[in-house]
Amino acid sequence: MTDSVEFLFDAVEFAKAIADETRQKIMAECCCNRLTVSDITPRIGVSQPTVSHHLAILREVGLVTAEHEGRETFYSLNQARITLCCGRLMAQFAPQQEITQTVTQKLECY
Amino acid sequence: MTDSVEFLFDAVEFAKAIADETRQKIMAECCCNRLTVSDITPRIGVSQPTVSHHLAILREVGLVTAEHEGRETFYSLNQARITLCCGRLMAQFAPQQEITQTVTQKLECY
DNA sequence: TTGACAAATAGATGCTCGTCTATATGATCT
DNA sequence: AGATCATATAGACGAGCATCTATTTGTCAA
Repeated sequence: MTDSVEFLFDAVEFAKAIADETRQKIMAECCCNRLTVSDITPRIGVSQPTVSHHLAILREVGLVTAEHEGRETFYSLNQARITLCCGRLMAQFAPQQEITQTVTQKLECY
Repeated sequence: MTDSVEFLFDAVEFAKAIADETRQKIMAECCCNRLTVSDITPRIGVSQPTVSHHLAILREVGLVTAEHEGRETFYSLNQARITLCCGRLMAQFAPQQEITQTVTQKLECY
């Protein structure tokens, strides 16, 4: 039940989306968590509009999902999408690599 | 014989390095190829200094290797490094995903 | 319905970065 | 040594972007 089908994969688009420290902090917070903008803002150290702005960017490329509930919106990291993008990236730029040993572990959330 | 040990992994640094269309074009050209700046320049459609500039960025994060031979320098994509970075990225942001099915194939170079 | 809260949007600002031309550095050949 | 070729560096310029404050839109409670 991944919604990754809605999004085409573009390696440049994906890389740009994650190529920002603030966005990666937000991604880390939303990993295995379901958080509102108000939850995220104090943890990141930027203003509320800035958090909204970054969440919009992440949402546009499918890296986070948004669920509206009343006046709150819960954001979560789309791990399936990340796995897919990283897999494509490897297939594109590391076609001769044996990668099984690198990524076989299934880690638990910290 | 990967030189990935020389480089620490920083997810933001890695993402920024590949977050540019020109750099990804260069990476694609250097994938399974050993090319000079002069080889790459006409294929990419930017000036020679621009190619040198982007190769320097890719070299700094270990994504390409440079081998000097006389007055030429041959660049190659470091596939092992890419595999490692993508694996770390997944471990960091997709810890709950089973990823074996996504990346088990070993593709041949096109 | 009014007030309070949550999130998004608008607009401005400053910095980063990709690109170029011009030049420097380094190597090979005659 | 001088000429030529390959690459790197310097400096300038313009576009994109991350951030902020101010405001708007939308939702709930009293």
